[in-house]
Amino acid sequence: MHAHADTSPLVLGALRRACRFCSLFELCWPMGLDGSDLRRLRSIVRHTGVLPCGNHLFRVGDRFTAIYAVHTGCIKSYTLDAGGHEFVHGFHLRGELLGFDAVYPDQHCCNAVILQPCSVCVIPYRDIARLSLDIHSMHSQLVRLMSREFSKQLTNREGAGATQRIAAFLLNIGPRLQQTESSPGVFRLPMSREDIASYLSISAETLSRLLAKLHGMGLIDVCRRQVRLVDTARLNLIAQGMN
Amino acid sequence: MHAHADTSPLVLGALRRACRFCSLFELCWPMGLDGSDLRRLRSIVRHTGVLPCGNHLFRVGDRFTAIYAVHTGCIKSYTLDAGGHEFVHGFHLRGELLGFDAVYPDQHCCNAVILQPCSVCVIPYRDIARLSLDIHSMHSQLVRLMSREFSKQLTNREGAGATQRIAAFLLNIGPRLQQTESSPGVFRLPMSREDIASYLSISAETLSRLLAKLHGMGLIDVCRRQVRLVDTARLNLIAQGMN
DNA sequence: CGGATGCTTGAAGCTGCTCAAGTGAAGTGG
DNA sequence: CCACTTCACTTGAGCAGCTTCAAGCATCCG
Repeated sequence: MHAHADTSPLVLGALRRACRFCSLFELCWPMGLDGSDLRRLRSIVRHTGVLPCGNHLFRVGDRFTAIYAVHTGCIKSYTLDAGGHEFVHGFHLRGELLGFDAVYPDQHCCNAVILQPCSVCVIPYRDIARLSLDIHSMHSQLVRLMSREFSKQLTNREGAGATQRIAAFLLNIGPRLQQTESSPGVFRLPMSREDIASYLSISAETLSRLLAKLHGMGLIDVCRRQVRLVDTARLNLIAQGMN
Repeated sequence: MHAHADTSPLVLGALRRACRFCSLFELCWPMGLDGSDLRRLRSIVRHTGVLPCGNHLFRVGDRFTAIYAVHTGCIKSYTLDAGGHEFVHGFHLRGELLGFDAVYPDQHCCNAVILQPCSVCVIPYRDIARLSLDIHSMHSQLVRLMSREFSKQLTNREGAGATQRIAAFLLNIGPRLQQTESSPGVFRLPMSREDIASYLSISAETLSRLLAKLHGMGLIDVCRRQVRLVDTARLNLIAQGMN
């Protein structure tokens, strides 16, 4: 679980590989860290083992201690309203960050539950804040990453119609889920219809119907959670409201 | 327009007063700046004169150069979709910040137009980034302010029904607009129905109708842009979906 | 095999939208 | 100072999209 103090070139190379597909790669690597700085960064990051579905990474009210980077699996962030109704904020996949919601109030304002067996990198915030005092470029990089995470959230929710939002969702999550390069546009959704519907602020029934409609139009293939994007060009037009 | 190099106690006192009702106050004052640091901060902030309605503070694509703090007046941030339809992101009032949208892509991704004659403080980002390298507490404060701005955006858009969102909007913007302490719950909206409707993702007609409904229920008084919150308790219930 | 869960499909109803007309307030020019 | 225009807002009627309730299927798991 804990990173070793080992700093041989071989191990540094292994870390580099491990971070390649990770958002943190942008934080820790390309800004010209030398061996010494990299060692310091490495000493604060912790890798978890595989966490099973249903576990929570954090819950509303938990003290803010760390930023998380998803290494494998899928995490859903959500809140419950006064009536106990679930409201899905987003899905976090391989290479994506979460936990920034807690920076301001110093405690988490959403829950994070594991949808698919998951391993994550844990970056204690105190440590990274301290480190970024020394390594100036890491500071600005941290700010930029935060900003990017939030702007992602904002680009959502825009579109008017339900069909439009569904198309945008599929186009957005497709590439993020794609594991194999061989068959483009084919992926398996890690979340339920209920979750997707909540995320898009529509009912699960409407989602089901409109997926069927998109299939009928020859734009996608859907069987349960298995999806194939057939006509991404037309799907893009719909996602942009051109229909 | 430019701040003077004057650093007499009298002028420092004046600055303190000027920033008292400003979000930047949190950034620049309470973290224990001494006279020297305060002078440095002051040297980078610029105060504009009064800017007339219809002027843009920045537009989509403008290079990211500064964070803005509204001193007086009202600024609307919005984007235009592919069809030229306006989409209002938010309203920025006295003491509130804007411009953080541009941190990540290094260029603004929304427009900011003045709705009511406006004076703003301009904080060049390069300068504040440089300054926060020396003054550590300013760094973390900057991150926290950014985080708070973004989390504000997220708490919006939640509620399901239109009435619910309108109630939440009124309760949110009321205190922010309130100028006089004498008559609580009374304020004058600086933006058109069209703007509010776009912000809440409903039509202007529906907004008009539901404001009339809330008036009929004895919860608010509305005449054009003049608003009075009559029963904030019940309004709160509606805003939370309890109806 | 039987139950549970998740997904699909159908029918009826409601919310909010669009189109359209009407009203009131503020500004313009004679 | 008053008719005229203009703009912002209101109000009405009909319609479309989405939701809700309810039943039917398929898939997974014991």
